[in-house]
Amino acid sequence: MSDKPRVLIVEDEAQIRQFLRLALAAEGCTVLEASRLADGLTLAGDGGVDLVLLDLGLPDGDGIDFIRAYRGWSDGPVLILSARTEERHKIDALDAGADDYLTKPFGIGELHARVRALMRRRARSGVAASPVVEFGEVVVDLARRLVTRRGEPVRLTPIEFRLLAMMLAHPGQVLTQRKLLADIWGPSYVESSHYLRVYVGHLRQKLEDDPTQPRHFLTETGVGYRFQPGS
Amino acid sequence: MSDKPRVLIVEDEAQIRQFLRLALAAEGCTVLEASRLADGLTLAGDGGVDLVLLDLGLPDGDGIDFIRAYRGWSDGPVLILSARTEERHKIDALDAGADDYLTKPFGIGELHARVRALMRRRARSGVAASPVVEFGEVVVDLARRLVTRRGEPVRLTPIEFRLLAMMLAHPGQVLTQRKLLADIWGPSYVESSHYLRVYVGHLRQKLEDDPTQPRHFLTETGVGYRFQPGS
DNA sequence: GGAATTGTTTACGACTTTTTTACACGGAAA
DNA sequence: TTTCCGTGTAAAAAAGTCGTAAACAATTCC
Repeated sequence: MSDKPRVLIVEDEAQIRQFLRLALAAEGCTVLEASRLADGLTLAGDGGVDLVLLDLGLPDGDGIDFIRAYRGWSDGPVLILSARTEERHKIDALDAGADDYLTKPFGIGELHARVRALMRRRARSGVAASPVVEFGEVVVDLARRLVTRRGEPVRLTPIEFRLLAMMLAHPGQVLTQRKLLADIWGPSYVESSHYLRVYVGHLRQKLEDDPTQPRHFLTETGVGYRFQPGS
Repeated sequence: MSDKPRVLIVEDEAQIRQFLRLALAAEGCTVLEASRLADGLTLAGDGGVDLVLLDLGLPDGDGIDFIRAYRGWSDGPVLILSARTEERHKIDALDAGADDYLTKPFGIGELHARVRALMRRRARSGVAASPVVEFGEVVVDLARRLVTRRGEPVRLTPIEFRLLAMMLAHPGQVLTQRKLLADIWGPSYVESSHYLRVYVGHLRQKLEDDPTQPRHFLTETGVGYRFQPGS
């Protein structure tokens, strides 16, 4: 099934990006690119990304925040590329959820080998298990970014889909408003809880049988929201 | 379930071995050691090894062969430690099945972080079951923020839940009114013992079989309240 | 450039939670 | 018995939170 692995490159310098693109294309990967963290999150949120190559030294924000946000809805491998050699940076990035940390300058051969190692592990750890989640009359294929209800396809906007993916990744658990806002909109939106009301409303409108009486996207007043699988 | 991860160190220099042993013990790992590849394979073959730290430069054989052999029966993570910095070696080791490659000399902090990253990935394979507290006909999953009584979910407000969590955290102990008030409402509310009567009342109403004859949320007149687990 | 889609913001009614008020109960001491 | 005091319920008022629709801005797509 997983023919061509899809790799997302988040890197601001066009030159390095091209270098990486060519290197990965030679490995037989499909390459997605972003020059800013926000774009990277959006692309990653669109689904179907098997590996993220992330430059930590981006101008528009902290790469650590990217890792944390991404980890909010995905377990996919993340490989850090950075010019920073200090141990502190490596430790912080790895502990935030990165899988490997490569210091610039690096050999293209080593990059290839480390990418292969990560992909191999991904392939082994049951990605084949179940990329499809079902609840009620809804079927969600997170990898293909496909949502259907009673067999009919459902259109979701990027933000709606990310919110859905994040809730589906934590079934039965309460996700606090802070967590959702920080991982979907960014750490500076932690106070803007009205976004959640609007977008949870959208999800209920599109996916619940009776949006007035939600059975899967439940409100925990004063705390956050809970995704209830089943039936 | 997997309390202490078991780590196998394959390294010939006793000094480095000790260094690694101490470093990993500090992380809360159980450490196995081997100074030759053959011994390492035997130990790994005995099972129960969650992570292998392997020095490539051993005198009694090629570490690459070790990896290949190990991969013959195990998918467990392998972290290479080596003095060799040439790219060729890294590529060969990674392609043979290693998951990470760290060049000596390395910082102990980075080693820790990379070990944690590998262990994290291993831990994710299994389904995380959160710890639950039970009493009477009530089951409380603090992590999921889920409370059920006779299988039926019970709705708790934020304050009710905090009060419950606090009492459950100190089973059998008397929690003074001052302590409860200070921790839940804030230090300036230590005199307002009235709140407690109202909210303990709510908990009894929602969780006790007979709210008039509480069996789990007991009053210690003049002092505070006590949570009585069991039955 | 214009149309369609998406994201952001605002406003307001409905609902939930918290706080406050009121009063009844019961044991201990006078 | 009466008078306290700390306690337990109920129900109100107040404060806060949530859901929805709709307008506006930004973006994307043709």
